[in-house]
Amino acid sequence: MSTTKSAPTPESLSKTRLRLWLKFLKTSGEIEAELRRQLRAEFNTTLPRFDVMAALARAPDGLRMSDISQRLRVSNGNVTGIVERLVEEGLALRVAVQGDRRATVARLTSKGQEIFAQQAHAHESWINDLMGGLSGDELTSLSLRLDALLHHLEQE
Amino acid sequence: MSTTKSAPTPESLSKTRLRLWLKFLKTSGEIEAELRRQLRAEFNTTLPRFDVMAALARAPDGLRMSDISQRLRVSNGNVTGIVERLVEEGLALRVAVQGDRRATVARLTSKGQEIFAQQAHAHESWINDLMGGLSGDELTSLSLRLDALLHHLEQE
DNA sequence: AGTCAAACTTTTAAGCATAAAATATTTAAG
DNA sequence: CTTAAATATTTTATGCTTAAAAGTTTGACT
Repeated sequence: MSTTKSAPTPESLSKTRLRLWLKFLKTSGEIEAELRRQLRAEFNTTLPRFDVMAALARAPDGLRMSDISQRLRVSNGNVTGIVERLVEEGLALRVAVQGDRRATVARLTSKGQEIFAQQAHAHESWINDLMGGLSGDELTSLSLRLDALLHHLEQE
Repeated sequence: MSTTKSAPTPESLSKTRLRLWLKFLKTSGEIEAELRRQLRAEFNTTLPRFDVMAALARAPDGLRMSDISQRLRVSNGNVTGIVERLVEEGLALRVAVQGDRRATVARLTSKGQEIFAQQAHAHESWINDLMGGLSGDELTSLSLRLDALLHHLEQE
């Protein structure tokens, strides 16, 4: 008798994909939840605020509100509120744009820069711990699978 | 000269893990966003409502509010609102619990059962499409990496 | 019975998220 | 030069999310 496996049926493949998606979601959800907990516990901040600060940290001259929303892929109105809170906390400023009075640029304050540097360092360290279950080769393997998924998602 | 690679430094491994996490997050985010779009477009509903209905569909006699929040790992107050909207839409009912007037059980109506069956079928099909970038072997490979991550996350 | 802690749920306050409407400004067309 | 369209942002309405407070009800122990 041959050792060749019969091909999986489309039905079982579909169920396998469903189970895998649920596992995928569980994994990303747990890592993300832990990052949120740490940001709250160590810096009394949130993931959305961290994400906006990360975008601003890469742009020393600041970003327009619409640039932030494009980079983070969130709505314009959403960014308004998050930047508002960063400004209240003294981490960011709004600056008028010369020559276009419709636009506003948000920039980190020097306090914002300092605090973000600490957060970014801690963030990398937390992720290093959380993803510590994978060796270098396993990281590569996982990365390739994600590339395949992302590539397929772009095909639409 | 030997072809042996030198071991990656801890620093580069940390950066690799960070990049991988960002890719991981991008992948799950894009899949989830597409599922939300489809639920809205095809059934005018949301992922939280779908998740609650999925929990109720597995429990023909209904679930207590606290059971739902435990299974979905969301807060109690959160479930209150979601069930409220399901009831308004005629998809679920609240039933008093005999012998404990503190508790309430939520159950799907027959309309809720019918609609959920359609949604669940479509949901599996969307995921089958979205994850179509992976073959059977790749699914297995990805699953193993997720197991390693989840196992490591539990070690804390 | 009376009291008090535990259990179950809802309410409240704050933040994040979207889509759609409203506001203000700029640019282009006539 | 005026008007219309396009652009940039904020506001509004709605929903999801949490933690913490508040409201009942239950159960156990005097």
